[in-house]
Amino acid sequence: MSDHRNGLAGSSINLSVAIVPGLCGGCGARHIGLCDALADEDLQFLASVAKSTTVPKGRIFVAEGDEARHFFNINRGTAKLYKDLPDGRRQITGFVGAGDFVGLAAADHYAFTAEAIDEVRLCRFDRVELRSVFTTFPALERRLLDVASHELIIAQGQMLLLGRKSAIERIASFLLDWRSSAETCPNDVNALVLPMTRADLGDFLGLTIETVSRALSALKQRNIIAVGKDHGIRILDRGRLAKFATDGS
Amino acid sequence: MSDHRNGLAGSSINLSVAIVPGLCGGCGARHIGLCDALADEDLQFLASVAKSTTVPKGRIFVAEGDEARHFFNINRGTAKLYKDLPDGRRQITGFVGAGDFVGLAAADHYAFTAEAIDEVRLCRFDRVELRSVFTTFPALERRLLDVASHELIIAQGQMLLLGRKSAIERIASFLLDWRSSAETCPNDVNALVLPMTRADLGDFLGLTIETVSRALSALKQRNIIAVGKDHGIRILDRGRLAKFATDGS
DNA sequence: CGCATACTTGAGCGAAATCAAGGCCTGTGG
DNA sequence: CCACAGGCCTTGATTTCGCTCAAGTATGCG
Repeated sequence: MSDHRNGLAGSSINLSVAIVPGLCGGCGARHIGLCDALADEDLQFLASVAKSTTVPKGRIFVAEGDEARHFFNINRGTAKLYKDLPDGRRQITGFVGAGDFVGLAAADHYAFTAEAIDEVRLCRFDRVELRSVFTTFPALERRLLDVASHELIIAQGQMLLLGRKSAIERIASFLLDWRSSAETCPNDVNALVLPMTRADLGDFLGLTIETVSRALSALKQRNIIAVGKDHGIRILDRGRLAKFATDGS
Repeated sequence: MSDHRNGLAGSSINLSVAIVPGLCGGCGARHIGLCDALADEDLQFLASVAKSTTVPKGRIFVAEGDEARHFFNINRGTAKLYKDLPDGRRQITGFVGAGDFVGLAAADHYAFTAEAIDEVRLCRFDRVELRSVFTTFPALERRLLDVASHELIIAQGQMLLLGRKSAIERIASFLLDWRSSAETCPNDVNALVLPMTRADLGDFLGLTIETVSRALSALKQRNIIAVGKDHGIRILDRGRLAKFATDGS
């Protein structure tokens, strides 16, 4: 794993930009890159078919309904994936960060929209080209199947949250699931950076911004979390937070 | 494994039972079997590593948290997949029928429980064995990745439903999504057979049984659907039902 | 400084949950 | 045969959690 990463030192600049290993090798399931599955030579080849891009904050880089030509691997920053109803209601189906893939949940056309929450650096693959790469590097396909399986597990957990949990349970569950921001403080699992707005949080958890705000305030008042002004949240009592995530108290 | 019991002659018989092609080749995305991806010889080999079983109504054949040793392909009947909270609340993440797979959303341990709604005939694979089969038949892995992608799309749609739709919108959406029962009347897309109870429906749609019942009654009263006593429902006005699925009226 | 955006907090309302009662089957046993 | 029990479902009455509407605060930016 780390061998692969070290091996990148000698290869092209494009590679290190294009194919991000999980920033925290052992820290969380969401930090899944392509590196783990491939040897150095394979990575170099893969990098040659990828195109690295920067997406500014707020920019939509995948639109629901568009022909699904590309497949992405996030390098830096955070994006939100969502589906909209005609009247404006929105459901964010997930947030993706460094190492995550965008485009697995697509048939001929994208079934979701992807929008950058902050500046996003990503790597773009041609889906058809990627398919042909599979035959050369079966390990890559294996990897993607594993990633897809993992995303299905996450999705099922989110269904449980959306279908059956109360507002405070949803907030608590989210805070527990949200990876500690690798960029700022990888070692302190209790320091969270939430790059998204309250509106995004509500659209992800099936709540309104007011309810999100109230639930956070409730947890703050009980000294379970501390809320900073800079999108930062600190978990003060993980045990009680975990209790809120399922019991609701 | 089943090699000894079935032998060569049996394998072709076993095949038709074990590996179900989509019952309606062109009719719906949920009728995805393994056949489409493989040639006859490959299927015969695959059948030799599979074990066909009958699961009685109400029997749990996958338990959340158990070590994920097997992978299933449903042959006949319907099963529900769900997650529970400690206090008894339940979220059904999906119903699976003929041609569907069970076990994609699993890491080392199953992340869900699977229970037969009626008598289920299924085909069981050893996950480790299946992995080794991938190297021999890459098309199979390709197939599973496609299936997983498709399930992710479905899952995201369900998140939108659970997070943002009203009760009547959920019911209407469900009725439109529910495949026409292939076993009874493959040609009449408006005749639905719902093998599950109202409680299951509620657990799938994030509602109580009372709300499910009321929503169905509301649609019945407007002559949009007809509700039979034998788990049968007929869609009378698909256009208005579709309007209810998004607009709520 | 004014204005915009993001967030918080309060008051009242409403959709769905909860509580409660009754109807309709099917199976079982007298 | 009827009587009765237990699912399963429907319908009504009441409650509640989260939504809507509204006001106010904080922050940032031209």
